[in-house]
Amino acid sequence: MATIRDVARLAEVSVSTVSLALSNPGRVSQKTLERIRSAVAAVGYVADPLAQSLARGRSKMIGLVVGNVGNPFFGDIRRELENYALEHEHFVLITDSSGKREREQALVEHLIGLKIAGLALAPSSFGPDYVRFVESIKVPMVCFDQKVKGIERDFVGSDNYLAGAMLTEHLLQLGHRRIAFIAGPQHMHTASERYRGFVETMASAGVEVNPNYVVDGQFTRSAGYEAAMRLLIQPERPTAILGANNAVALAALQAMQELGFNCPGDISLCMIDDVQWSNVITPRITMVVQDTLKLGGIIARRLLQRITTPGAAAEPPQDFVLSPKFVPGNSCRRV
Amino acid sequence: MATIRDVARLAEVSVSTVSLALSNPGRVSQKTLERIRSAVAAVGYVADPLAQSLARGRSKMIGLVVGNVGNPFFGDIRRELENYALEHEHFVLITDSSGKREREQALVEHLIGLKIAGLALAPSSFGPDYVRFVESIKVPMVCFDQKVKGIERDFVGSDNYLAGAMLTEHLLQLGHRRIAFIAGPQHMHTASERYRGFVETMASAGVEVNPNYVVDGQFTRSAGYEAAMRLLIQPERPTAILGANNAVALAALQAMQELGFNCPGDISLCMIDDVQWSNVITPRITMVVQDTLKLGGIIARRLLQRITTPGAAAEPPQDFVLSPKFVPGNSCRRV
DNA sequence: TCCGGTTATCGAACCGGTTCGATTTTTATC
DNA sequence: GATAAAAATCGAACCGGTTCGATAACCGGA
Repeated sequence: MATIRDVARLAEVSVSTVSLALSNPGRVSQKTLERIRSAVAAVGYVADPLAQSLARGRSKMIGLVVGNVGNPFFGDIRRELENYALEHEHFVLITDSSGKREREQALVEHLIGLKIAGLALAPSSFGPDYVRFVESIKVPMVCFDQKVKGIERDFVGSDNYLAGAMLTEHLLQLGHRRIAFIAGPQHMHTASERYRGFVETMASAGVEVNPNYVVDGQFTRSAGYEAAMRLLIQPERPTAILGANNAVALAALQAMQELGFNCPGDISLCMIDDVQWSNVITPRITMVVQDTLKLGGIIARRLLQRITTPGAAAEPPQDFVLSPKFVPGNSCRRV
Repeated sequence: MATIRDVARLAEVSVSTVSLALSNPGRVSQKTLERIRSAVAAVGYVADPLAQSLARGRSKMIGLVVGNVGNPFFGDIRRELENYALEHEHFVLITDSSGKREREQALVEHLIGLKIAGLALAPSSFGPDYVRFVESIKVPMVCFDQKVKGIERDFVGSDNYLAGAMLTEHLLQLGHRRIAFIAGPQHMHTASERYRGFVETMASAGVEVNPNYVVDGQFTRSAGYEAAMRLLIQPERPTAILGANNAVALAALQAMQELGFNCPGDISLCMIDDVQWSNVITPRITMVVQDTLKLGGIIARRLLQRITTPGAAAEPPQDFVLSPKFVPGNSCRRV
């Protein structure tokens, strides 16, 4: 592999001139620039990114830390970020924390050791320790999905209150009163906001929430399954179930199928967030989805702005909150 | 951030001794080792991975290049590789080529520039140029999923012939004769092997394959949808459809639903490879699945072996082929 | 006590770039 | 043609480690 010294030797200039010419042509005379350029071509020189990062103290890489790369929600965001970064000569390193705080922190520290230019983080935890950790990150960064109280950073996400409220309103409009809610972990902002959307919409419609109809599904498939079962074995069953995310809602569908309930005949179901292949799932689930492409675009643009625009790094953090979209299915019937 | 010189100063030894002590304790006397260790702790020294990689000419990172990180098939492999790598103090960088050859090559070259210790690659292409490219990679590597003719590297994958044959045999046993096959791109080894499994099993059962029943679904959802439609509008419809992968099969299910066909009442359906949430899809699709966890484990072990065991890098390439597993559903009926 | 052979430590060169102050060359002005 | 200012180029130090040949300290045996 050719080094910058090979280029310098061939072009008969000093190493520093080559470096200057490559990073800042225009500060070099026309003819030396040409000599250097042809020398670069002749030896097939490509700068070593490692050496560059070491010397500059920062690389051209962007870290993306998510809880589950398999989640299509993150997939769209990844794609947008990658494409946008590539246009700006940056390279995205994807890492997966599996939703574990320890792993996440290790990954972030590793990425910082790699002197990444920026970080897109989907927070996986909360609390003072966690906030302290995130606040200690000095690299340009954008948080997304999960808004964490106390973290003063750019945030990009959806209006989760609205998401919960929209589906609740939809069910109320269809005449449902016995509406159950499979909640997520309440310490998570997305979960508590969705729940708040449910509760407040019920309240303003003057419908009481039966405490037995609110169960904790932890946003996971297994907990959601158990929670759904608890709902389905009650003597006075709900007429509709609102899943706070895709995993708990589909787990509820599974539970319903296994117990022989018909959806929407016996029980209506709706959920927040899409899944792949939702259009071949019977019934088509009524849902509220996030505009992941747009979210990804905002994350990408904001992060690159902080990285590349001088002075932008000092700008105060900003929240970008998008409205989710209602996608009707045929899993909710009028009662 | 503390550097190795800070440690050396505090421990009153030379920089080289510190480096030696850290990478090879045992070659350093007990008392200096202790002095160095406490100095490390005192200043909170952590070696800069970038500088280390530059000096050593190789890093502790492993590159994983796949066509679609959202595919659960890759998800399991990623997880296994990550866990295993972590145990061996390596760090996995995930990248997504979106199945594009150009992108894949750029990613690989970038990773090599980062001086990765090893590479796990799911090839996205084929042909002489591509083989030349892959063969030019000098980093320890393991290919998986797609076996490419001409590439002399370790390969880990499933017996795709068997996968196709198993499902074909299943349909034959149920009495089907008019069996349709939605194929993948025939230049891909997985696709052609699955097809071969279908054709040869049909032949040895003495059942003729109707050419109109073999359509090209490109392994994609959109092409699979079109292909399925072509099957469904024929006057003499097949009684069963075998999808060469999950995308084309589910696209076929969608097409059937949209045209009002009942599965398995009107047409039976089965597929190769699972998807997330397949258990809430009605009907439960009969399928043959790969043991992704095991595949991931083999990939991880083999790659780490080549990386860490001296001499292992020179071992001749080896193929690891696992048998897929039959998972019965209720999407195939007896005729 | 002297010698040969280990074992421990050190210094210097190196990995491949960047950066900045100093020096040289060019250009403009008088 | 001399001179100041501007532009181009260079040299050396640096980023933070590793590596290897050389030197120094230590050991047991003659």
